[in-house]
Amino acid sequence: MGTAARLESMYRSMLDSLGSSGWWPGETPFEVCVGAILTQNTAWTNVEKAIAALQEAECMEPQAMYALPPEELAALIRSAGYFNIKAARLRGFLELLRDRCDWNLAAFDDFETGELRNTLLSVKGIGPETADSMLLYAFGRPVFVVDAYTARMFARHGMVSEEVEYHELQALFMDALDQDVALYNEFHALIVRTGKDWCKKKAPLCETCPLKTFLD
DNA sequence: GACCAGGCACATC
DNA sequence: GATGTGCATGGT
Repeated sequence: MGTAARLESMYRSMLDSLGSSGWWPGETPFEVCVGAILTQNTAWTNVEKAIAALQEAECMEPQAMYALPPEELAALIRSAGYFNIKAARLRGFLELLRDRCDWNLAAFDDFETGELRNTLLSVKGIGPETADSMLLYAFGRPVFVVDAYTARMFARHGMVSEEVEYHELQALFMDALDQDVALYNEFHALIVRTGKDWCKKKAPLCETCPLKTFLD
């Protein structure tokens, strides 16, 4: 089986097992971006509490959040962990919005995808996965998001080495699949959900993983 | 109490 | 260039 057919089969298997994901949970593109920073190496349940606190404080909006003293912002996002670092990262993202789009995320619609990606990556604390999550889930660009689960899962299924780099794994998907926002959205979501539900074990084989059939 | 969670930057060799 | 470490809360 070729890579494309194999990926499509895995996608179908996961979708049939889990159903569609409805990602990204966020009411606005700005909220999606905030969530992307807050969920770095952090369980989403902890991020939800921080998002609720920001909404309660009426600060889930660029200029309102920017008006917060850094220590108050850190206090609001405490439950998401790494709160001092993440407060600084949010601050950097807000400064980008101030300087590059006059607080209006819709102004980024005029940016070509690669240009927007580089713009996001210029913020300290926004790396490849965070930038790509924003591009796909907030800005609707056809960019495949790679994360730790993706590398773990596809290495375990013998499709890449354990040490595969981010851009290599991303290229594996994007070269094989159509540049389809809805497909990339759901596929990444399914990989994360599958990883959570079935593939936490460090053992080379995960007996109950719905993708195990593709090992052969 | 150990381990993990939808990373990233930085120091050191 | 590769490898190690700090950042921190909350659930299992």
